[in-house]
Amino acid sequence: MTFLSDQALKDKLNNRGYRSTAQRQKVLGLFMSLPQGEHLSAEELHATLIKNDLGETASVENHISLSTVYRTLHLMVSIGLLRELELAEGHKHYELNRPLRDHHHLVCLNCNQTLEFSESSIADIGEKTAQNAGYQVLDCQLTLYGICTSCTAKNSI
Amino acid sequence: MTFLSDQALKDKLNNRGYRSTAQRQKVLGLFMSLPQGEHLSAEELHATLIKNDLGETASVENHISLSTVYRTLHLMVSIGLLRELELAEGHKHYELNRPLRDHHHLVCLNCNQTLEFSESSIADIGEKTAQNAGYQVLDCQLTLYGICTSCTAKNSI
DNA sequence: ATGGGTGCAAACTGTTTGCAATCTG
DNA sequence: CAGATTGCAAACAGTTTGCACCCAT
Repeated sequence: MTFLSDQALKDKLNNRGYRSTAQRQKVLGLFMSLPQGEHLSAEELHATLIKNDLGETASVENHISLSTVYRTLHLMVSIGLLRELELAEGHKHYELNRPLRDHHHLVCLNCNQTLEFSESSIADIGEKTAQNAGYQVLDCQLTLYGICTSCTAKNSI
Repeated sequence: MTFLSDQALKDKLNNRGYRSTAQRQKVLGLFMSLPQGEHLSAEELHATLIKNDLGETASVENHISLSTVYRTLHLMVSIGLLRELELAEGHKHYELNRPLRDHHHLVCLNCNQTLEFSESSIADIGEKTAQNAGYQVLDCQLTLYGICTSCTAKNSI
């Protein structure tokens, strides 16, 4: 899933007893318009949505609330539309859960710099493992934690 | 590292300009006494430490504060003694960072059940990737998110 | 028309921080 | 001794929740 029409989203939601709403469409739409590899926190998402709305309609009324943002993120993660990333401290980040999940992260524990890398073999391992356990996989993440070159050099820590 | 004496811990800390304290020894000691695969949140760790102290000395004074627990956990993660797990919502969990990092997690997004599994090939992939990026790896985690058998059956969500 | 979804504001939870006192090297 | 570390309590940030209203089905 790299592109999903509003109608397709609606079907996906309705099939599970959920409803399609303007807010949910906007959230997914924004994620779909994001460049590959870009991820947002709940608050960044919220801020962006509001900014967009202001641009389009000059109305101050088109707000989506932060609570709804959180509720929507959870919903979409549980349906497999989004993936939740736990990178550096605190802020969780979200991104589209693309079909080929060969997109993982390398995080510096000292400065929080985050690098992305791909490794197609991981998805297979994940799929196989989950199958053995009877799980239906929605996401598969390999995260490496360490100290980056410049932090090692700076001998900080 | 499956066992580390107080002296070894002290050296490890001193080498980096940190100091060895009773609190740090207790924290690491507790993790070393934990059965393989067991992990604790900061608050569980804190509660356990206090309970242990009470048992041993009947003194109510042997408390380690929650702040210190947090500070110690961060320190030990950054040194590579512990690994931080982000499993279900909120609570982060910690466990000893054993040399063979072939110990990963499978989490149900619905009921939060967590399964562990090993897959030795992952560590190699991680090591190789980190090396390319010039990182010094401290931890390597593959986490699979999905829906477990019983949740799928219950058709909840 | 039903019951799922939303917004708001208030409540929470886990985590962090300033500071004075205390210990380690 | 100097400087790292601690405990305490207060502050925070991000996230969740109750409730009344609204809207998709």
